[in-house]
Amino acid sequence: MNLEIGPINKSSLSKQVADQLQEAILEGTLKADDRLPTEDELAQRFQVSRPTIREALKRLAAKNLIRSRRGPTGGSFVNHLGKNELSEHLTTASTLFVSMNQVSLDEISATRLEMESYCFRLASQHRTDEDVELLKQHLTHQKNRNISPEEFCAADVRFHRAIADASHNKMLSFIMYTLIEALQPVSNMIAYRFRERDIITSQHERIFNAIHDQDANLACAILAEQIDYLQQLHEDARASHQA
Amino acid sequence: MNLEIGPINKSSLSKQVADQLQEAILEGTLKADDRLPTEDELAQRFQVSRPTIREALKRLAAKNLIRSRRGPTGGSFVNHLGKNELSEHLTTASTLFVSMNQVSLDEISATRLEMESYCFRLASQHRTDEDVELLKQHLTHQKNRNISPEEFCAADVRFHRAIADASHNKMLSFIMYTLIEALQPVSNMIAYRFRERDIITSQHERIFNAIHDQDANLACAILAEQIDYLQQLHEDARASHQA
DNA sequence: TACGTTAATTTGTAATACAAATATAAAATA
DNA sequence: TATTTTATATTTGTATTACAAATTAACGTA
Repeated sequence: MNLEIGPINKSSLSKQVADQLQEAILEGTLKADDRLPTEDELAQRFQVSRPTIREALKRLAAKNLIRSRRGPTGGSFVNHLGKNELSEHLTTASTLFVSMNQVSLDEISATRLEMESYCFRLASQHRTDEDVELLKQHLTHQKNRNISPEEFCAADVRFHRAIADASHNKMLSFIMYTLIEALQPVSNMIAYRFRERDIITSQHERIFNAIHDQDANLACAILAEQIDYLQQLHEDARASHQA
Repeated sequence: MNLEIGPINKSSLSKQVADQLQEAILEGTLKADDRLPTEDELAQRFQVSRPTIREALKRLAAKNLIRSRRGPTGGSFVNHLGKNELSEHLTTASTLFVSMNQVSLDEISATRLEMESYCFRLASQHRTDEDVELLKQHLTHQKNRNISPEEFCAADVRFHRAIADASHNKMLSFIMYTLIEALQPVSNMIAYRFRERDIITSQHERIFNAIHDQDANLACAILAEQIDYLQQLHEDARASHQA
């Protein structure tokens, strides 16, 4: 005779606590930089033990919703979640998706061509002087042959993100961050040779000039060229890998 | 005299453990449905206590990377992360971003028009009979006036996702899921009135027919119409809210 | 006033015990 | 013998307690 009536608490306590706190953050009851009660207080309020509270907090920390500090002024604080703060999410989600779902380079390339072209059109229209300046800086850094492959990739990401930001459409920019992350494996491929690096950066320079001159069509054409080039490289690598 | 040399372990133990396990999952050492060692074993291997291991596991659970079950055959198992499994991430990330960064409806609408139009073009080309059948089901369900507002929204999400999937570009589909989530507030707005619901569903029906007939241009035109309509509704709501 | 020391607060980690769920094997019953 | 029930072992879930580490604030001293 199972007479349990009402909503049965099937999930674990730590998850229930985490969900309630997340709800509070989402609906604005807990605002950015607000300090949560101490773990002991939370334990009392929710009527659970401190380890349970901690597991709940770690769940939120994994989602980058909160941060923790020790000491008298310490505690758990709500994070302000902008594009950059949320990007870690997207990074892992995007990377996982690409690596676990056999997404072909063709699919990624086609999506990129479509979306980044749209960015170029918007960026050509709406770019400010600050946008141009920022792009210039990233480009200059990427041109430097002394930086490591990892740093080259990071600079590449920054360049593409800056273009997305230059569209001045926050939603588009946010989504582009996901896509840019998916392209990292390809970027990794070319980061180790100066020849390929130079070709990419020179293409970036031409794209930069086109956007600076507000010539979206030209920028898109160069993008198509770059994507073709990357796919060719990928094809070659695959061929030589078989041999 | 702080002589600590080498990479300093700044982050907490539970985070370090979580990162190592995540790395193993990401690089394929731990594959989908693999069972992790028991918490006691993990505690011994990492030379930390069981609560620490548990905090690490909860971090991964929050990211939906693992699931846990009790009992003899229980333990923690690696999740297979497809679009649907990762969607919870995107849901929260996207919802948070929209709610915390003052993304305007204009920005969302413009992005949606561009990207969903691309989906329509691809879907018109590549749709299979199964795609059509699935869309038909979702549409039929959404037309039913007896379903609750919540169920209406859910059906709306399914319909748009199905169209994205019909593009047969997994990368695009994945990204679209993020965007569809961002549209939920708007969808919520219209879910409570039959008049608005009927208008939306009739537009969906026309879009469905257009894709069925492989007429991408028509589908895109109806989409533009729908987006205009939603923006108009939003504008009206804002105006009456001021008064 | 300036500076070092101490104390208080809060998270981080550990150890241990027990509860709850669940599958497997054993035992009792028809 | 077949089937159901019962015990039992395993593993996660939760609670309790204690202490370590970090960090700030207050205090005392030169």
